[in-house]
Amino acid sequence: MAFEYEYPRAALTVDCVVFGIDEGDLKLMLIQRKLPPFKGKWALAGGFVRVDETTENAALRELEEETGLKNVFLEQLYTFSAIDRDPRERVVSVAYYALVRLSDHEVSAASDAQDAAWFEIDEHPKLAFDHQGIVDLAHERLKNTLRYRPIGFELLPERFTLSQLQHLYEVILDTTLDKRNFRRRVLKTGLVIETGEVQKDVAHRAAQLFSFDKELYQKLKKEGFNFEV
Amino acid sequence: MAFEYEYPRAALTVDCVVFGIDEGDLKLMLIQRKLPPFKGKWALAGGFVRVDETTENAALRELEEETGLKNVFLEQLYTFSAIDRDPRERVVSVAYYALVRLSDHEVSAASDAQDAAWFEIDEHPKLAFDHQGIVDLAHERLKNTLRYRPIGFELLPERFTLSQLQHLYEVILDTTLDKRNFRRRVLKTGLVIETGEVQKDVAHRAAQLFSFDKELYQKLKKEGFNFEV
DNA sequence: TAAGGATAGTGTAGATTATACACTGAGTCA
DNA sequence: TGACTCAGTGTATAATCTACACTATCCTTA
Repeated sequence: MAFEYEYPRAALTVDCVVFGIDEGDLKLMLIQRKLPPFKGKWALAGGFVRVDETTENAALRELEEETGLKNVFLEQLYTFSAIDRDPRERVVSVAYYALVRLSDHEVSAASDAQDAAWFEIDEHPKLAFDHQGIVDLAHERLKNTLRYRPIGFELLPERFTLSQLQHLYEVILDTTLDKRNFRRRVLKTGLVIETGEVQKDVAHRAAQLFSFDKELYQKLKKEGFNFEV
Repeated sequence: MAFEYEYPRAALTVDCVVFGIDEGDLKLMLIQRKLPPFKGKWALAGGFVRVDETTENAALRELEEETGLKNVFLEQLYTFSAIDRDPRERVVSVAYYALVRLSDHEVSAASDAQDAAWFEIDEHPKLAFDHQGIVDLAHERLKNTLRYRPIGFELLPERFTLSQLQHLYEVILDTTLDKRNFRRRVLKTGLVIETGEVQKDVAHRAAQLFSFDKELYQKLKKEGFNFEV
């Protein structure tokens, strides 16, 4: 069944704000555009949505095509629809954001992108389109989400030290935290478990390695994370 | 400048979940569809986005056309893109939600809608398309937002009693609250101010009427509402 | 006009949680 | 072996949350 008359169609795209953590530093994945407009400029990974895929699938597909990133957990951020946000014609874009461990994700430019690379969150080239606004909103959302949910765990290596976790929080929230209070609160959630192992090859006292209780995480997720870290 | 080749175009719509408060009861605005598909069924107000308007403007326009509601504060909820969510063809929809005072908003069916009316939030007809899912998500979002921000004030008459405000919170959160603790917390925010007036024509002791400090609200809004009510 | 019904309005004690704060321990390296 | 680096730990105070029950005021109606 088709429409009785033709409605206007919008060009629909997706954009992906991918945050990465590298030893506790917050990075941002960008691609260099191979085609006009903004050819050669850095931008968010993304592209057009096909008629036989959801926006989320489009985001996953574009992310893999342009950066090589796979199996990324994407969360929908916002839909941008300013009339002149694309110089070519009217383009509406659904933005997603994601958090990945940098160590798990080597990146490789492909297809539509000349290059793909990680940048420091506060020190990256000027972005094409309205992408800076999208990044800012994603960063805000990330901060707010971190305050209410234990998302930090998804960003660290399988085994991590509590100092690494704290550093992660400090970087994302752009603040400093009290070490004792932080540890107390984190341990109280029960989401981190001692592995009995310690760091190796560090030039100081080796810290204990913890891992993340994924089962408990899933359980708490269902209940809506009614606590803070 | 046009695209070098034709990208697929998606039919893009908006849907509006409008919550209303009537003496502290939470209602939902629905329209009865005049056209197929789902002709005669109840659904969210909404419709197609034109190429010369943002999704937000489309939502405002459709809301006014279909229900007569004007000057509503809409907040973007989520973009739905399941492939078969519309039986006609691929339609992506950007959903918005809003909160209005029922007393301010008489509704009137118009144009695309046969009828428009308020329903109890937990007692409304089966909805067309995937609209029930949209309503559920909006209700969840509403609850979460209420926990972190003083949105309740926008929903009551200019002058309201603290019991009305509490009732509102209880209805939205679907819980009961302790009267003394609630009052203490609300007053501590400084967002409600005594008007010196009291209720009239009530069959019991008249309650004091409060109003809402809009200036302070704007100020706190800029700072990100780092408190709870 | 007195009694009853309805909602308004108020305080406190105890438990829990948040915050501020500084030193010792263990390992590496020169 | 001394210096450096980060790991790891406890407590006291303040702030906040929670649970809880009675009196006050106004209207209604018998």
